[in-house]
Amino acid sequence: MAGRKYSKQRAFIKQYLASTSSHPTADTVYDEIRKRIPNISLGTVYRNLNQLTETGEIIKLSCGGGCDRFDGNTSPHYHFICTLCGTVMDLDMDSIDFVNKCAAKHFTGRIEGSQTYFYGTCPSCLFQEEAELVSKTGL
Amino acid sequence: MAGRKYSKQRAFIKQYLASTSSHPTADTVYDEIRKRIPNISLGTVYRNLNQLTETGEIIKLSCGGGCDRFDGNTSPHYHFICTLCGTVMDLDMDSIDFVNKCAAKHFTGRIEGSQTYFYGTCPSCLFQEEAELVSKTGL
DNA sequence: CTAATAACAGTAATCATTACTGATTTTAGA
DNA sequence: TCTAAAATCAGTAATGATTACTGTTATTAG
Repeated sequence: MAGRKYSKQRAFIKQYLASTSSHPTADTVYDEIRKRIPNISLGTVYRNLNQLTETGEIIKLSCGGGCDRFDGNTSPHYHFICTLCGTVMDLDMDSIDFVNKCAAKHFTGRIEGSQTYFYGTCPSCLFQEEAELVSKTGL
Repeated sequence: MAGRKYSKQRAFIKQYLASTSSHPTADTVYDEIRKRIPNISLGTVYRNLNQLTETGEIIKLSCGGGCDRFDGNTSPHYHFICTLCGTVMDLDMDSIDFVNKCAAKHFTGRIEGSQTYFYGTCPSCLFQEEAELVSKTGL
């Protein structure tokens, strides 16, 4: 009845997002899916990414920096964005849902949720930074 | 020496952002400034918004929804976005900076900051919602 | 099996933003 | 104050991400 046709294309996109933790952009998803479905269209990728987002099967990340990213991990978790290389990583941390209560305290509207992005230097860039420091100081 | 020339255009843009709490988009800033400087170019608005952001004189908000918004209030505060009408509002709430420590706990990179956006229904839309409910239930 | 319809590939259009150009302002220093 | 170097400008073209359109194909309820 609820006529939602599940195409091969949508299945592949969902499966790919479930298999990676790299938070790819629409363009990266496109490149990746083309390895399996060479003649898939970029429009199809966008349409399915948006539809999967609407149904809650995947998550869209609008963390600034030009284009959106997508995440197949729908369980509540937080994201870190490296300001040097742009990598998006999952963070292993406890829920900070209670910040919604802080926000609601003096607010006459209704707080339904929040999105927090953390910024800084990722482990890999941090390592590189330290290596360069060592080579400069000569130690 | 530090040759940063402060043009009339930049001054007006900064002043306008300081005078409003409406978190306008680049396009809205453009429309507003044109009332004072009719032949200003949209490119000039973007260039100055970006430069003012770089120097920390204003803040750029990337809260999803297509285009960025700008805020002349540089003191630390939080933002709420109404999922119905899209309005962006300032929230009167205490700092939740300590969430950065939560994030850093099991992370081997360096957390330098975070950005939190709150979502829900704004006071105005909430009021409208309630009014409609009343007219439907007949009370 | 088959008709209704959701989804498709391909392409054109849109929207926000950035880059380029030659002309104009601003400002540091004579 | 005058001047020249450099930042900025207006106007316009280009870019990049995303969405909309079109005629065709694939999926699924009955």
